[in-house]
Amino acid sequence: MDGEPLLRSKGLRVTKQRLAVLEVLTEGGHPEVDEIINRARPKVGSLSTQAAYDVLATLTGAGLARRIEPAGHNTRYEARTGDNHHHAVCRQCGHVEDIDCAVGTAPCLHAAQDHGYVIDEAEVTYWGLCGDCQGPRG
Amino acid sequence: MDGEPLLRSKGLRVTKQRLAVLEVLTEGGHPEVDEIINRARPKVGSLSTQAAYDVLATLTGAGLARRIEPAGHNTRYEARTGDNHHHAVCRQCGHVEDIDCAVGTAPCLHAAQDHGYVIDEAEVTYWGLCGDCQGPRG
DNA sequence: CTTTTTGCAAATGATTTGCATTAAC
DNA sequence: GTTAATGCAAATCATTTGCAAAAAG
Repeated sequence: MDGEPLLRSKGLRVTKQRLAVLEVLTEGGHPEVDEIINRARPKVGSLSTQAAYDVLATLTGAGLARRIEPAGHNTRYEARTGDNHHHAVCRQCGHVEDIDCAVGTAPCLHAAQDHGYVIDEAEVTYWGLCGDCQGPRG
Repeated sequence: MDGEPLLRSKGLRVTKQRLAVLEVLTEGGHPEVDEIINRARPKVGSLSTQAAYDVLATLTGAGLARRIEPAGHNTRYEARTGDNHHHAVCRQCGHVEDIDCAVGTAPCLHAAQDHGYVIDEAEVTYWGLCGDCQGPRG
């Protein structure tokens, strides 16, 4: 439980719910909200759906979590922030894997045109099928 | 109205609704479903929400339209398919602009690791603020 | 004439909102 | 003691589903 100093460093109050959610996220993976709730609830005893959403929004706002919304699949969250890494998403089951930046430090970070946009992030999503979904029957 | 041969070439039935939606899409931009309906309805007289969703699903399935789902914003559609181009999305208003591939033909198409995934597409989304949303007041 | 598409209504499901209670500072 | 976070219920909103009527081939 070293989430406490993390929360304090961001000026956030330390609650059981926040610690539990943070712990689930730091265990790795890219869980959906549902999964986060199911895994965090036993750690804390009581965690309402709305509290979970609130905690996730707070953590995301503080930069302690990152929200991933693969088109056509449920929202997921991850604890790995700060570095510019990308994601591989399974078209079938929606499973997400981390992918380090493809070509060095800032390959895709610069758009060919900007159309007046001020770009602050380049998000790369690799679409395909994960190992489990490549079976003979799809 | 040259959407007719397009539909026929895909083996799809030609209906007023499909022609109207196709016409809206070929006018350019990246309209939301709502906007598509509002712009297509006067062209055809009658177009229900559900018919529009059905038409869009059909067109997308046939490869005549492409679905864009920027995280946190409504689904949009575009007629430009086939080429591997990317998108700039405004964090504030959700406006989408086309961006040609950043570094040649297939720069980001190869992931550094694949984790057992069979990747078939690399989607690049540039996040930032569009010209209209950069004003002094945000 | 047969099959597909449209239109309508109702259902779905993730997420948000409002407010009283509770816990953190 | 104050302020912020939690829990509960109800609301929201884009999208989907089921079925009868209409149109396309």
